[in-house]
Amino acid sequence: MTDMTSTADAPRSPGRPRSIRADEAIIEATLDLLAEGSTIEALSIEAIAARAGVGKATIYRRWAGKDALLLDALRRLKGVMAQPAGHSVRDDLVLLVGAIGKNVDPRAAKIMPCLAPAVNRSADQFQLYQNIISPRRQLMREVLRRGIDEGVLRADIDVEVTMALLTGPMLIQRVLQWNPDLDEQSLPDRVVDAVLEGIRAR
Amino acid sequence: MTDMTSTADAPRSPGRPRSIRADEAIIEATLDLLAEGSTIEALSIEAIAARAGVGKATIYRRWAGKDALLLDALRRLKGVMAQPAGHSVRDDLVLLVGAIGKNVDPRAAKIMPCLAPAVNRSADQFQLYQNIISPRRQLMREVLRRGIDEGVLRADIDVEVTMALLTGPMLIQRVLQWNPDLDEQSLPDRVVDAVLEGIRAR
DNA sequence: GCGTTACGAGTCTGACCCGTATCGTATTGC
DNA sequence: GCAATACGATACGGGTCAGACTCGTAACGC
Repeated sequence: MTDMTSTADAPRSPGRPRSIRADEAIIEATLDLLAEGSTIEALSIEAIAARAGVGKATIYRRWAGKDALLLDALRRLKGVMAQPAGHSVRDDLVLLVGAIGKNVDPRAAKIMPCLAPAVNRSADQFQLYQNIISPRRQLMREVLRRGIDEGVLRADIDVEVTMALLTGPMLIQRVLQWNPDLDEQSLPDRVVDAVLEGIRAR
Repeated sequence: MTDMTSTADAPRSPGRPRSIRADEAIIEATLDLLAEGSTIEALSIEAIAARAGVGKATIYRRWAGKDALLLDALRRLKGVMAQPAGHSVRDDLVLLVGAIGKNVDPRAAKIMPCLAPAVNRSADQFQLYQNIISPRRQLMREVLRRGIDEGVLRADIDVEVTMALLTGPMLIQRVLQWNPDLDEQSLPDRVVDAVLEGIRAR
């Protein structure tokens, strides 16, 4: 990956140290512009510099280019994962499903759709994407395993497919607005219950 | 919407008629470039013209701009819908789920992720997107209703959520490669069966 | 104070692109 | 043959941007 802002790993500095405020302002400006509707490639270093109140050189001094900057900015965005309480398997699943595409940072929801093209075109960005979501998948996997151990879920279920079943509907709704008539707020509950019960007559 | 190629609706032509081959070449070049990895906004009229072996004026004579051209090109892409056989509800669902994101045109799979950002930023493109997928949703809805009528599916299921349950996993896998370890080929069967059975112990 | 490095702001070159216009040529109806 | 419209190619002015560079200034260790 690219080097982070060298502010951190500087052992000693002969001259003026780099401004932490500039680092922050650049990252924030990047995320703001993305959240306001700019697409990734419409985003220009010049616009970021102007928004951050920073010279272009200050950006190039820290990052090799737009891609490296974006990588760091998106890393900042991912926020913390939801933590299941561990009481009820159903409630934990509802919590995890509800957290999909809903980061601590409200800008995340606006930015996520922009990443879809990038994920399929750059191996780096695909890796970044997987690094973000794979721990979340793991979290859901553990809840499902717990459910099996506790006997709440059947032992013969396909755990990996079940995770896709829980995640997919929420993701396509939040990212793609797949079905405009589907109420997003109640969706986690409804998805979890539907997956739990199945639809076959019995 | 924008006017289609005026080749069709010309009642009589005083001069030389427009070349149908040029129409075709322009559309094909557009889809090719998108499928090769160009994002929507990185796509330039100049590149399309060069690829199509056509002058820029020939494009501007037909479309007002990139957006209008894209609208027509994507309309061409959507292809025909899968047609369920009507024998077994399960098999019909597997067919419909397997058809998600898998158009007749092999370029479709590459192009689809590019549309995610556009869908959320332009009302026009959102409408185009909905125009393409809503008849497919309707098709799935009818299969589910048929299953209820036939008594294969329970009468109290949430049809809209069930559609999201069937579509979501396939879509995030095909468009986002959500879980690299998930086998895409067997996914339709596994998703449909998981949705049919549910996961709760009983 | 001095060397060093960072700062914001700005300049400059070279791409690339848009959308229009203008070439000479080709294809139609009359 | 002739007007009309199309064609591919190319040139144009206007615009944005990347990156490297230059200012005068500011913040650090020594």
